[in-house]
Amino acid sequence: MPKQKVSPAVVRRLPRYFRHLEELSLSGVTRISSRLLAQRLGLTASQIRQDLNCFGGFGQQGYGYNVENLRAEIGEILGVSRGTTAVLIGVGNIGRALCNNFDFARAGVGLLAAFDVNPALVGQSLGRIPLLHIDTLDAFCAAHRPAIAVLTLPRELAPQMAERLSRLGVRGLWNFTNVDLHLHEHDVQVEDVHFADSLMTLCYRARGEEP
Amino acid sequence: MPKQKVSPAVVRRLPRYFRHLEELSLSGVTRISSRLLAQRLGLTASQIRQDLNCFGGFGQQGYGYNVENLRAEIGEILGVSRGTTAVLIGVGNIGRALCNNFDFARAGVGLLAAFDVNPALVGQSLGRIPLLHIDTLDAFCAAHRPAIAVLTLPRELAPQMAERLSRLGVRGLWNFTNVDLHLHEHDVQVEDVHFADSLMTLCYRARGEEP
DNA sequence: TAGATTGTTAATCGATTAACAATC
DNA sequence: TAGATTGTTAATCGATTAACAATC
Repeated sequence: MPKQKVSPAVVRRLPRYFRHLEELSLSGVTRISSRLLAQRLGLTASQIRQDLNCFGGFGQQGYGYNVENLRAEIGEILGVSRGTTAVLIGVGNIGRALCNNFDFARAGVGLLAAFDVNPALVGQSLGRIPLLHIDTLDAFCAAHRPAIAVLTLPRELAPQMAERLSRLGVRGLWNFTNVDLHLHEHDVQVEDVHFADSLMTLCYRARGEEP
Repeated sequence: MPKQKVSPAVVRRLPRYFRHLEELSLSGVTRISSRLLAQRLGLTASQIRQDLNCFGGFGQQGYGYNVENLRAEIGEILGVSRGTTAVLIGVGNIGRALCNNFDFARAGVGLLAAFDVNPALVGQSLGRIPLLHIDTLDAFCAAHRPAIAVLTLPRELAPQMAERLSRLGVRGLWNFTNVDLHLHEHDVQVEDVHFADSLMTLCYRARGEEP
């Protein structure tokens, strides 16, 4: 669908566009200009027009953009209604918290199952998500072909698990372990959620110029 | 301490440098060249030298960098041993999960207390972290002057709470609510952890060029 | 038509990479 | 000394901003 190569910087802004357009749509706004949208997001109007034109001319001169239409277009681009499937590996604290509390569906993702090594956990309830033993992962992936794997297992197990998942056909890894994964050989995308890194970055910036 | 203005891109890489140098140091490596470190992090040697020289010449020609020394320097820059203080606002699922499971100390942050509106929660145990009523927030901040606030409250309450915390002297907001905070007037840094945005970004990238 | 606002090209800015003299 | 590797300057690349003709 993209007219041209879409830069990483643009991709990272797409969910924010989507979110704000959802809000606008819900509050009954039917039309918006790049100038007003920019104001809302803290960007420039120029940048927004530039970004959107990676995918096509969604606006109309003299009018602006139709909010609901633009929301739907960006939703399409992000694939939120495409039903991307996922599995979760490692039902420790963070894994359990995600299963129970994070609304995967809102991001357009269906979490099919969670896996763990601990047989004691298996069968336990995690909201509506079945909890399976890790030994059944290969068969499960062969049958259901999940696109995404959520990595919430202990960090020392992450690299080999990433390898394994990649061989099982997973296309993206949502990485909550505090390691940098390098899947050079494989065509797998990695998205890191590094809490500690994020917090350290904030501390540095918040400290500012003071002694 | 920085010789020059440090770009956001560099700041974002600092925790990764720190983490890898910790690992190297633990595995007994005493010395490393920019070339080898680059290989490890998936960066270029040039970039690493460029980054480090924002802060000073930590290396030595013909030798490279002393791992333990460099680790300590970057730790100093990030302020990990500085004892940054924090409060957490909103003890829902994610707030509780952070209190119980996230190791703030590893990022050099001391979590002083958690706050909630629900009086039923107050007094409940959250690991070692006291759980206080939100009405006591102003007095607490006046007394302890936390540098950072962790925002894990419902999204609709986030903007006004951000304002309030800013007036109470907080310098950084670690924002887990799915709203974009704009504190234009205030000199407050915001670091967003937007799970849904992160996952959508991954889905887009993982989909690649396929239909 | 006149006013508004896009789509798009050109200019600027910032970040990364390459090159190399300095030096351990 | 010879080899290695930094610190730093210059060149390249990418992303943002500005400008404006096209057009609704």
